[in-house]
Amino acid sequence: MTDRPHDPGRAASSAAFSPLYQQIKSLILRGLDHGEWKPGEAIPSEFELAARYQVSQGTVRKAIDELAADNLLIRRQGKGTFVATHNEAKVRFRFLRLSADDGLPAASRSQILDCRRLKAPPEVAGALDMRTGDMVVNMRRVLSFDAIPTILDDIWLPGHIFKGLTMESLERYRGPVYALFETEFGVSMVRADEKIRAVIATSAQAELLSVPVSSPLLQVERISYTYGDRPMELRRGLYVTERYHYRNSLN
Amino acid sequence: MTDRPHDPGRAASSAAFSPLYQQIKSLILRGLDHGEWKPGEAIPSEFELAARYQVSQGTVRKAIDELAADNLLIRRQGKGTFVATHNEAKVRFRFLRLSADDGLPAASRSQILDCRRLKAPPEVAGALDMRTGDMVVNMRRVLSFDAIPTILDDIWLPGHIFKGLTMESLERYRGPVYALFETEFGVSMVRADEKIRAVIATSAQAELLSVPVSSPLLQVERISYTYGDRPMELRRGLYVTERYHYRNSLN
DNA sequence: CAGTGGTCTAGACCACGTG
DNA sequence: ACGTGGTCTAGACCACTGC
Repeated sequence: MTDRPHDPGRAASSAAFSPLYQQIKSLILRGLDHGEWKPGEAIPSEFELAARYQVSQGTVRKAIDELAADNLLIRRQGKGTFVATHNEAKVRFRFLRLSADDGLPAASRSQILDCRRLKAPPEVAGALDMRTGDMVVNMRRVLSFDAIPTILDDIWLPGHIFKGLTMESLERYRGPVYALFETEFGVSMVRADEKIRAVIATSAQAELLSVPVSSPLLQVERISYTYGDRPMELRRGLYVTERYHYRNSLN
Repeated sequence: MTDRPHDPGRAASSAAFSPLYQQIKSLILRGLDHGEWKPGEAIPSEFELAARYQVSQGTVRKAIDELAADNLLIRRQGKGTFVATHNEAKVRFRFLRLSADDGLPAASRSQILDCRRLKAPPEVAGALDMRTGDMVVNMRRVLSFDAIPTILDDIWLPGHIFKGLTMESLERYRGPVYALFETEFGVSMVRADEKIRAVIATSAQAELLSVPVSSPLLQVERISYTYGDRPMELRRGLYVTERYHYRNSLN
């Protein structure tokens, strides 16, 4: 078996030129997608990969550089290169951009409101690349920081992938749900797009978040993607931004 | 004159090891800060810089790679490497993350409300690394998209740097204010941090934005930095998010 | 001490843009 | 045809980690 990538643009000029390291990147990406290396595990060393793919170590290096820049891999000098995971304290806030105004860390607690299986409404189906009526899991929860309700989440997941997800398993699990998705369902969230607006709390929302009706809330609509840009989660969060703010950096 | 960076860690082991390419990066950064190359202009070729700094072209390359990743430089194959600017159509939305829900581009128009020089309130001074009472410029404006008022901006700038900034010069200028800052005052904004909340429109704000009192607004507080992480602008924007949303990508 | 990623170099060749 | 950045290689050496 030869894994060697073919060689466009080296012999004859080609219409679609793709650098070798991009092809290597795709191969590694495929390995990640197929679960060849699990989140938190080390991938083979650069020299091993170079031998496997029949390219120089420098070329593998450049491929890994890009995957590390995308946060799919984590390099650790002297130790190896590891598959990114949501299971580490360091990256707990990779997808949660809410910070306390005073900067102090807070104890967080999650209260699951419900977790049901139902047919996807059109809007949800569209976001998840499914058909209207396909099975989806819908869960809602309230996240509290220092015992103050702060986030009301409404989460939609493809039913055929998140099969055993129940209220009990959610309540049992300690840690971010993205870590649970990884370990229980083999789904790694790799990237997400968000649309943010200011809205007014309905009475139901206000009650769940212990704020006055018509309080302003930050609405964060998120679509999370796994490898290959496949949407795996639609989430609508409502954030109380009295003592917390959504932080962002522009480059 | 020798620009050659010194060489820690090559001869004897050193406490603070800094790779050669990082030192080159700093040297290029200093050149940018000192205005050796202006926004939009090309910097010398990799080989020229390699000769100037007495290192290999590959090392210069790696330094430029990082500066390009930070959006300080823009590489253009076959043409050269250019200093990033806010003056190009392509990057007009680098710092403006508001998008129309329907995705259609809109004609934008800016109405300047006022532009005054006054003594910095404590909060403003703190954000701009100045002393309370130092001179600052304060301008306010309304941005409209397709003739619909959408953003109310309140902008604070260090007075000793933005000397000739007046309401007339602002009104005369076509294009983003960041482009004006570059061309008129030599200040390049390179990075920004934002804190985002949901708030309720005061009657004054509501009137300026033509929305009902107590409408929900997205409050975006931004500190913009020039080279060397020096804060140069404090801006509080209020966004109407009825037909527009703030978009963000998480990695 | 061995193995990993990180740096640096030198040289060959390719793709792109411009004359 | 030339100069720019982009790719690929091979080899030497350094820094960090863990046995």
